[in-house]
Amino acid sequence: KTEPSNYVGVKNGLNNRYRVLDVSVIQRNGSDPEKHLTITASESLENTQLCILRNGWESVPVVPGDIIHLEGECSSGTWVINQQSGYLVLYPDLLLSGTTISNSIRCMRRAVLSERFKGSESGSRQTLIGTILHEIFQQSVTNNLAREKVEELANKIVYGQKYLREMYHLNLKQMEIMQEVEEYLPSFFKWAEDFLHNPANQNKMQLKLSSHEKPEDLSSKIEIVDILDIEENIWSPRFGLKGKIDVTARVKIHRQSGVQSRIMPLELKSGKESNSIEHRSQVILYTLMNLERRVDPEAGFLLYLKTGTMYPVSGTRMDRRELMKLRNHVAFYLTHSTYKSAVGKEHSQLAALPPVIDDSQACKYCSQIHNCFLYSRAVEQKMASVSFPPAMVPVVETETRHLKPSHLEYFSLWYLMLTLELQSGEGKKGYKNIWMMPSMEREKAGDCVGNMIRVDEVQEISEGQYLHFFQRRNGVIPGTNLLVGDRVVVSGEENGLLGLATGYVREVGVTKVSCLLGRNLSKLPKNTIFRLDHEEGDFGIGVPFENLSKLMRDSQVSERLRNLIIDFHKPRFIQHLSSVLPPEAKETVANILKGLNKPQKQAMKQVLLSEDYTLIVGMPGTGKTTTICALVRILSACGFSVLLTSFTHTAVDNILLKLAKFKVGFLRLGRAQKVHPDIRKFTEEEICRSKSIKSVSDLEEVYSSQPVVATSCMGVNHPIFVRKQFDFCIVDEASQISQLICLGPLFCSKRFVLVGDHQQLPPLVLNAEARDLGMSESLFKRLEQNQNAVVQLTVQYRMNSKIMSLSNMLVYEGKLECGSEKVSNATVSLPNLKKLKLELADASKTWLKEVLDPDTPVCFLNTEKAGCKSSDIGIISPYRHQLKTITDLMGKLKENRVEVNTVDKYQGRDKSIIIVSFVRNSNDDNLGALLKDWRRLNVAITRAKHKLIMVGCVPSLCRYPPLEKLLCHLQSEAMISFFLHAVFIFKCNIL
DNA sequence: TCTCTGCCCAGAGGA
Repeated sequence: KTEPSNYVGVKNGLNNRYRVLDVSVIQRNGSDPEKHLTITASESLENTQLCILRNGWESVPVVPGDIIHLEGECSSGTWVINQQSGYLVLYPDLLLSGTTISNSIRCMRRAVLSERFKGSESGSRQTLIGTILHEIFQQSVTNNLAREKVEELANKIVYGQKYLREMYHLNLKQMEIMQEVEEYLPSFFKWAEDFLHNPANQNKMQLKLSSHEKPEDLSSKIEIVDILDIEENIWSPRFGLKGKIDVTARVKIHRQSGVQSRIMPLELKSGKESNSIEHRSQVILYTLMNLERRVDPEAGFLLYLKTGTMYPVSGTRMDRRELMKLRNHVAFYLTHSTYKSAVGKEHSQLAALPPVIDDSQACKYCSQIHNCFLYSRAVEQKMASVSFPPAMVPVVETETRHLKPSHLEYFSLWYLMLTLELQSGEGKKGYKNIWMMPSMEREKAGDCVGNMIRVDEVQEISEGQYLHFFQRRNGVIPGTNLLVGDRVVVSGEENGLLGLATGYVREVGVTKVSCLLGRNLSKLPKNTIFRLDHEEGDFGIGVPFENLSKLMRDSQVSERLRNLIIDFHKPRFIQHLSSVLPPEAKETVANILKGLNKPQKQAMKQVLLSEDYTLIVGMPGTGKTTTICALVRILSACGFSVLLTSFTHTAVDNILLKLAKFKVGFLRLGRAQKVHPDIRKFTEEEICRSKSIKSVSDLEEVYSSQPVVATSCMGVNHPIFVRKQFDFCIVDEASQISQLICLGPLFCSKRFVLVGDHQQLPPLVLNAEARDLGMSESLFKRLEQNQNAVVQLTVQYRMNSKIMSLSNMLVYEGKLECGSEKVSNATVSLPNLKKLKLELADASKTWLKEVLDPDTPVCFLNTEKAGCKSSDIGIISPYRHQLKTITDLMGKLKENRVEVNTVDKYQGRDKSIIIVSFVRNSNDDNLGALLKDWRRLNVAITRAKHKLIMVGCVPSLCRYPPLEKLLCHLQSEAMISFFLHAVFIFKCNIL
């Protein structure tokens, strides 16, 4: 099957989804062109309907295979979308924000680029003041607009904790901010007088609501009678829109003919009173989104906070239509960002972006200019079809002059791979299941809990964090993947209440779930039924795009990294330790070195001598954590600042837990929710709370208090890194991190150390084409070709010699050695073994016999009687389904603490006894990819310290080259017997 | 052919 990766199930009804089967352009003499679409809402592609696009709608760039949503009327199998009625929404499940669309009015290229490069706009003084003013106004208008209350609130917010980070980032003082904020406040009160409760009489405006109004009725007096919501979050899968509405208000419109009441959107602006088309468009889009939740407001308001002036904005059919066409265009570019060339049908290529506009004035202030020129130079210049404003050609040339052809190639290759990966991710996850799938159905996959009502009071834990309690309406919550700490989206079960709030899972009980949400939902009707969906957005892909862009910048840091990473410049080392080792640190360093083995000491030395980077190969069980910990201690003893990172929070905390035992202070960045409880006291969040940090200078002190800062690779967007450069950056698990993600922390330091083992599992890449193009090559792997930068940790303390020998034979060419005699000879301690052996000898049916008996299709090797702790046993399999079967069977055992998990999840861990279930038992040609990867096998066989038991069908497994090698070795070593150190059990049809 | 982690986010203004 060759379904497009963004395949969505088609369906009828309110959220209808049609697949376009055919597109034809009809041009009759003398009449306007039309586009006729053959569409279907059935999976079998039968029951086609016709959709006719007229009056400009024919320009929608729809192609066969696209998914569309239709609004309007369908009579006898034909939809007509024209000037008066109907909308065509292209890729409706791609929700675009109001600002994205209004930004695209001036330059669609910029709108598309900002969807990819989200962090490029780094914020400014004005945006921060705008955000703060929004909050002051929103809170005042809901609670109290009395002068002294507003002043008090403004003080609380400006001198509070919430915006300190951004102030630090922009190097602003709270005083300056407060001064500027105060200038706005009188306008707040003027606005209140004009529009709130008994509004002043001079408030008269021309407000058009529907096309049938009498001219004398346009003149209206506006009265805001109630504030229903602030920052209301709306997802509209009907129009393919999303957005947050500043203020949702009940408005009374006083007119000659009488009074009308409406619920309308109010958009706040703190900048210049422009009443611009962009601002107005935003309001019009909000009126459309409002249709998801209430009757058509037909209009909204634009309120300029500087003056208190409020403009009416009508959502006329014409404006809505044009904005939806614009949305479709942006959606088209985002969806069709790659194409398969006609010749080599298998190869994807990057498509052109929307054209560069010919407006040097607008480009001058554009935040995406760098990415715009980069894409043009690296990707589009090779395309014959892309026409380019001649005036811009030399500008692009100049702006990208610092890049060599190799850099441009790297950019376009990685841009392509990231785009492909993004498409795969969207197809698999995506938010769309929240509205396209009933909760009942989604519960089966475990990604959702539906049929919940809110119980108990909502508790405000801290600013903007509300603890909610949900209870299953009847019965218990079915098996769910939802775990404590996961991100969730809370929606109403009924249509239109999508995406009410997002937050984190606090606790999961049998019938109850508690969540920490960003919004207080207590205002919703008591009987609202909720669903909680596991949030699986595409957030992560923004980081590598951003890092790719950063790597191409015209800056010293970027140039250095380009030289090292793209052009493979040789890493440099200095000759003598004396120049880096301060005399006063010598004793401390010597003491730390005492606890290390030879290769570990060598690694320390290499890092200290490095001027660019060092790669530490940490083979299984060689004490990577100990090594990193020692490294951090030595570096900080020498007076260096260190940035410590890894891909996962768990891995970062693993090192920190060890580091905390020594006298090395550190600052842990990242959400406290995600941090190990014992490390939480070192997080920014906790420190700021306990020290009640309330000023920028206090915060500065916290940030500069520790020479060691630890965070995940994705967390390097923190403002601290804008102003601080580290001497060394250490990246753990580096062989498992995608190249561009690994790059993030490297921008923040002078030198770096990557720790990993490329013989273990590589970074995960979903898209096969991206993988073939080289996307799973980690930075660690890429740089490993510079052997002079590599040190290997070969002395291991995990496996006994027999277990170690397997992996030595398979991948490490005999380099691995045991750390001591004790390690080498260690065996599992089974206190009751003697007794068991007697029992086994007695009984005619020994348990081993049972295992081998063909009449026992399912069995478990029960070591319970032998007396080791169940927590010392781990069961590993490449396949989730297998694990589920095993877990279900083991659920019946009491006192069961055996850990069952995938090979992938077991990487970095060990157990005394490991049982590997290989599952595969078939003679067909579907071999599957998982077992072909010798790195996965290497991980699987290097987890056990004392005993490794493998279960599988030998003839089947022999067809996998890595396993074949292993099995031959096992056979030759006669490792096929009971209670040897490594056992292989011949068994077909097992489990 | 079935392996899965990371992130707050849409909008804060500027011309």
